[in-house]
Amino acid sequence: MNDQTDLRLTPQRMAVLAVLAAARDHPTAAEVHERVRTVSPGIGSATVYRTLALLVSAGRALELNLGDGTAARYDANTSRHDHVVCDGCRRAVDIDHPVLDGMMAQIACRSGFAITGYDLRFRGLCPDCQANGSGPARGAAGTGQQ
Amino acid sequence: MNDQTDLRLTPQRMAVLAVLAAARDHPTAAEVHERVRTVSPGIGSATVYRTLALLVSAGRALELNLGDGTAARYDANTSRHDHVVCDGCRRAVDIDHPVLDGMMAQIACRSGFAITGYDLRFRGLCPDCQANGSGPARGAAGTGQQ
DNA sequence: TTGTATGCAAACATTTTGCAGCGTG
DNA sequence: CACGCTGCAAAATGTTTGCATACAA
Repeated sequence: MNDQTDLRLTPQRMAVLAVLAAARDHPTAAEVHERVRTVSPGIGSATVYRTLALLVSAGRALELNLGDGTAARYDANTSRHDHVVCDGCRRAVDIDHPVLDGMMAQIACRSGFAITGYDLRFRGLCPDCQANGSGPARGAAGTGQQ
Repeated sequence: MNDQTDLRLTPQRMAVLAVLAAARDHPTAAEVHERVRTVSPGIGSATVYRTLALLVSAGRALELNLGDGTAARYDANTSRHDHVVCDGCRRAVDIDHPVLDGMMAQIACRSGFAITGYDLRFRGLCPDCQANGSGPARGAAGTGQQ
């Protein structure tokens, strides 16, 4: 719950942070674990989960759900941005943000909520999957609203 | 995978659909099960899950993830709309949609994706939680991006 | 030494699957 | 009779927790 607080950087935590910073995809906790293991072979999954939660609450990482009900993913890009998720290969690409701030005020006014932020995710087919003509993989149809 | 197809309406399925239609909140599968049980006492959770998946793929319900990594929620309002989620009580309120369609074209152009849709979720505090001064409950801080 | 971090394994929660039985066309 | 739907229980996932040990200040 501390924010931007300095946290103790143990070897394991540094390794997790490094993996996250080096990743240009959006790895799940299990993938982070797998990658960290190559550097810090003995690390346990609980440590990875604990560390990821720590990084998230320290504002050093973002946790994302890609819409399918599967594992949470992590993103070292902590600046405000949104994602496009491919229905074919489940790949997520960062997009630099469109301006919804005016809309936030509008929604706040109409709903009575004090709006603090929003999460926006686009769905579609990436260029590769368009080329391969691969339809949505797995039970992706109809699923995935928010 | 069938869309808008007529599906066989067994008593259990009707019960699930009725519960969903009557709910003005966004119940989890477990909550749906609980409510359906009052009408159809012997129903098993597997049937509820199977039925919900069926309704979703038939376009008669929407599956939503509220951003916390917890259970999926279901919404009988199948028209395009978005949500505001309260960081305090986790309640989700429907909002009739803002127009992002122009933005979809823009994103499609810049990303190369064939955009088919988007999910938008606002975060904030509902009027009740603002009044109660209740801060975000549970580990909601920092979590919840998409 | 005192507190925190780690690793392991077990616990948990949610969802899916296997399978036998039932009901209906 | 054939087939799909149901209920139960077990499996599969993804994540968290308890606890003893290992570190570090």
